[in-house]
Amino acid sequence: MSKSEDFDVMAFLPYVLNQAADRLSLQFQHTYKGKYGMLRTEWRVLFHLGRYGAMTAKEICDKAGLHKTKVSRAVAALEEKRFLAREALEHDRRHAVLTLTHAGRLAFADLGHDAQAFDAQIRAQMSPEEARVLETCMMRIAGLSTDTPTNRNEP
Amino acid sequence: MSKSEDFDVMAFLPYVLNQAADRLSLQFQHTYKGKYGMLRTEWRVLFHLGRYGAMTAKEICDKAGLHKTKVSRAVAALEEKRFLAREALEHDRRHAVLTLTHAGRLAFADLGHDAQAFDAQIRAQMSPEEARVLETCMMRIAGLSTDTPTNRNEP
DNA sequence: GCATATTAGTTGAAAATGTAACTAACAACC
DNA sequence: GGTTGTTAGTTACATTTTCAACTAATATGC
Repeated sequence: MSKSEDFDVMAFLPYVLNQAADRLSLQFQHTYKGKYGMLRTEWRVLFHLGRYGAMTAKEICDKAGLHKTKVSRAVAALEEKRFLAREALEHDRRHAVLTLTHAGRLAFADLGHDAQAFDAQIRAQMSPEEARVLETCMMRIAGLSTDTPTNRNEP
Repeated sequence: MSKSEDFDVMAFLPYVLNQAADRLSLQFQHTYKGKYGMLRTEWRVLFHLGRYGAMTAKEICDKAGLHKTKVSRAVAALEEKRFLAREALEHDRRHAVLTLTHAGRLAFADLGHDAQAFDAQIRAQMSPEEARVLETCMMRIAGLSTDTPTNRNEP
């Protein structure tokens, strides 16, 4: 009854989580890829800049949990698309503060709107209680803090 | 208060789900990569064959939600490692039934054991109720059936 | 029986990712 | 003030993934 073989993939949390996450990513990818030809990392970087305001690449790495090479390439691509601009800091020229251009802010507003709609659509498939459990568990597993930061970075 | 900018990444389900899934995948990757030099897809294929018995590549694609090229390459790699053997079907030689070798079954038993331990460790971070909610929601989002198939494929 | 369509699976090139080594700017120590 | 260490970010290369075209076997319609 409880041999090793009885362990089911479907009950293996990393597996089901990945399946679910993959599916959602793939679905929403259509939006940012279709509309702006963006890659997933580009979309994430855009989102962070749009949502939390201007910051350096390093800060995005830490906040978004992305590797610096990924961010570096995404920033280069977004700059190419004229969605952001870099500005070297006076006192420390290793850092470059990244700011969204007007076009970047428009894209963020547009995609942010879509993201919200997409999120709502997923949440519609579950009870508020389920959504709450999901959020706290995911945050816990992902190792993210649970507090909801509001305009922490925009003075 | 409810401008578009107030939408937080942390509350964006696809985002937190991906963060959580990525983290778990990365952690468990150490096990199968370290022990057997396997890739994620190889581990999944091994798991499906070990858990559900012999089947064709196509069946693995459908069941695991993987693309055929990925499976094709994983199967080739596992064959190279002598973890599985192919056998063309008599009546339709397009299909090849994949069966784990003895070494393959050993690897599956070993990794299956580790997977179970890993799963238990994650579940220890949440209540049984939370785990239940997580499972049903993930299955729903992933579009998997919720019934628990037991030895469906092994007569 | 023969042309055409389907299906299982493979292969090759292009895109993306991960790893590691690198550059440039600053800090700190002496 | 020069050597050493650290940090932000980039680049180069290897590995993986994706996409599209391909082969081989079978099924279908005439």
